[in-house]
Amino acid sequence: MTASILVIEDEEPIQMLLRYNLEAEGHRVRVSADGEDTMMLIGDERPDLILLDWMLSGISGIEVCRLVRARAETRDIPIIMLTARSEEAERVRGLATGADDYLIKPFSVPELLARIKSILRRLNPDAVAEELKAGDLLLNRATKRVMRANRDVNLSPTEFRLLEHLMRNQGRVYSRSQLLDTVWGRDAEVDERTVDVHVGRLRKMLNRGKDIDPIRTVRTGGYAFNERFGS
Amino acid sequence: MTASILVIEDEEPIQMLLRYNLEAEGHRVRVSADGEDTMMLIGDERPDLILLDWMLSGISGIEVCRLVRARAETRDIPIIMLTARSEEAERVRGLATGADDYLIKPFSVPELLARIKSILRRLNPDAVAEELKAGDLLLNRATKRVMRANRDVNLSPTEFRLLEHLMRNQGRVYSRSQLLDTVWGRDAEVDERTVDVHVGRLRKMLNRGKDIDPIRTVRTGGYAFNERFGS
DNA sequence: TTATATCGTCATAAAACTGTGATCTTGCCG
DNA sequence: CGGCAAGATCACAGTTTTATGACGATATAA
Repeated sequence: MTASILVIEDEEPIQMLLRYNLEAEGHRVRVSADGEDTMMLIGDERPDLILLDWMLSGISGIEVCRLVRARAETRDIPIIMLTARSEEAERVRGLATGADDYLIKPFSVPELLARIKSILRRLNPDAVAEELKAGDLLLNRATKRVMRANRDVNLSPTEFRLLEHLMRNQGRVYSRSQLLDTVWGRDAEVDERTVDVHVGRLRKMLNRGKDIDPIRTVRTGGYAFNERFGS
Repeated sequence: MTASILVIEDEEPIQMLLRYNLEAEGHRVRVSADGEDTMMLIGDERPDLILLDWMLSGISGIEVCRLVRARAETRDIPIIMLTARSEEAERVRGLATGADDYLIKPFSVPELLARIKSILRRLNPDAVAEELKAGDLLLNRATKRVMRANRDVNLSPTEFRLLEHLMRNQGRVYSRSQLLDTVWGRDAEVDERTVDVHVGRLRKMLNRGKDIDPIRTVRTGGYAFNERFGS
């Protein structure tokens, strides 16, 4: 299970702790220190889950929560809040504001990982679903097979990961640099044009002949899986 | 009789008790502590039977039961629930939700083993079947023999276990490290490349000459038994 | 003990995949 | 319509991954 997680936390040691453990678990982590950048980071790339420290120096946790919940595109991102023991009362308010779960500091890391797993499973089934479907396209993670209209589609590893990522986030547009981050890996030093080539190869394999193209090019924007594909 | 059994139980002493006795009986045991990992473990390798403690800390037993019954691939895995004497009412609900049998804690181990045997025989004859079949391939667990198109195939112990594991989970792709875990054992300190060599040997024995290869290589992914083999 | 089988590792060959630059095509602006 | 910028496509060389054969070590059977 691999997810994109946004950590909003101003204490650096805890930032490190979280980043280290979440990355070890295979998640992708971005950290925002003061809640100010938060909305920008979210707009930049929609995270699958937000870990939110309740006591921030600048903007308050409750405020972040409200902002996230206010926008339609981010409304259903699950939020786990981290609170100090003394903030018991706050916690209740937090849940009322829309957090999905909470942990009391100091928290146990395995406990945190378990909660994350559970929440992702519950709210973001695509993240763990064995099969991703769209129209006549079917991607199976367990067998690593892709079929289009009951015909086998043989993809290379990179093409498979690329398609998986796009199908998991249907409709969302990803810039070339975002795709390099998620599909190739944070430290990939690869030219952005390479993404074009792989999208091209993926398309060729997917659309043998005259089928409708499920991948949408957004000029200057990037690529997306066409959410209207198959309807 | 050898089956893959998933134990969902949060009390460690009972975990140990179950693991020890079931493994002594020849079964392969995996333990999930809190019910959270359960669905993932099931996806990882379909168990032949689930032993489910009714009182779990996180997700409730009834919930696990429902989840298992909700998915088509897992719907017919038999479930035995473990309840405390006082949970009479729960028991009824459990059976209503789809458990196949129950035991009251504290239970006698021979009794448990007997129930397991009986249930597996009754509900899942395939799981304990002496034979695994696919196309012209036939693997007999009792005699440890493998035949291909009525021809004897002489496999080494490791090759046999490898083939058994892959055939039991047809279609699913296993990474080299997963295969080392399940086929070689959790603590095997063996190079991942060794898996290649054994797959190669297995293939050579299986495909004498020009037969179709039942094992599928998935680049960067691992190996799988080709679920289309024989059709 | 000797003979036989199995196992893990290494070296090398073969195959598949990847990134890049050149070139062609398309869309968009005035 | 012309010109430019962005995207699509192609061929190719380098790299990564897998397949295979050989060997010594260890275990098993006779």
